Amino acid sequence: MVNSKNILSSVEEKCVERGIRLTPRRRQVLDVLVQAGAALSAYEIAQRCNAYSDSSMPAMSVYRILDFLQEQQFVHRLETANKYISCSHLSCAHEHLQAQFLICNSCRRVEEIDLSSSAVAAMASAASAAGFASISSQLEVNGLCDRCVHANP
Amino acid sequence: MVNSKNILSSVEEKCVERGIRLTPRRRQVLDVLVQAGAALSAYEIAQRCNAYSDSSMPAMSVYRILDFLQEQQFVHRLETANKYISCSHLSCAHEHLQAQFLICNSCRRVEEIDLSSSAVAAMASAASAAGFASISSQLEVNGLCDRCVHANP
DNA sequence: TTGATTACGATACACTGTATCATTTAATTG
DNA sequence: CAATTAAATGATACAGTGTATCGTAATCAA
Repeated sequence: MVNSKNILSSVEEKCVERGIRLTPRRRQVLDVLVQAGAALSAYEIAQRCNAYSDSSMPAMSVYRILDFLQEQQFVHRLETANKYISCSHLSCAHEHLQAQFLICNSCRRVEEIDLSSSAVAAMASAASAAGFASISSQLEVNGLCDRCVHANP
Repeated sequence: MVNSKNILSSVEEKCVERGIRLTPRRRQVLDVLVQAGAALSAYEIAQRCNAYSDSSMPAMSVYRILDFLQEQQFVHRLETANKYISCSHLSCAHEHLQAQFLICNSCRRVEEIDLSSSAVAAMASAASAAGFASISSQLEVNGLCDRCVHANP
């Protein structure tokens, strides 16, 4: 069980610093993602918000709130999966300009990693050679995690 | 203008070798993609098929045909863009087990590149350290191409 | 030729996301 | 504090992407 209380209060501090509002709705969406500890679709988030609460959380609100949370780098959107996941550095003080994800094609587990700077540089160099000036700070790599490989040899 | 005739006859040979059928419908879809020289959505493909032809190409058929073309590695699906693009090695004799794409976030141009083996190895190593046994043979990297950077400084 | 497999047509529907406008809540200013 | 503005939320509709399913037609193998 994740201690989401500490994480959320850390996020709250950041919001105060930045002069932005972590409203109850936004807090609820972020809490669901932190507690889940996994990537969820927007509609799954809405379902979980509504599961243990009287107030209704329409999917459209989830999308708007996710937009906000992404701008603030509290949440990442996994483009290849159409899902959202809380940043693994919510409690960290320093900035995280890069985000790399490993996504298991079998169990859909997601790990946020820090790719070596040499690997990033190698990709940037290959991109440059192909006529691309810059590459995104977010990288998604699909694969198979150890568990799934051992389970399905 | 792409010489799709040569490319398609090369694909036809491969189909004969593999004992599979390149039906007129499949050929039409692949031709549209080769001629486009860009990534298209399934519905865009259907539109182009119907534009210059009396026969109707429903979107569902496009999806089925794309499944087939992907299995045969004639076409790649860009997960981050929900689009499809013809393999840049259709006329090559040898196998292409890896596919890496650069996608421009501004103009949506797509370049299929061959990433250096060291970069791939670096990523595989980072994945291994994070509990991932293998990584996908396809990698999509978003960024900005030179043209767009120069156009919008 | 017959039977089985493969490909295709057609309809319905689920999921993801956006557009739009009204309403409410919070912050700012006089 | 009241009035104004800005920000956040509710609510409806709809567009785009993709799947499920079932029936029909074409092709292949015996």
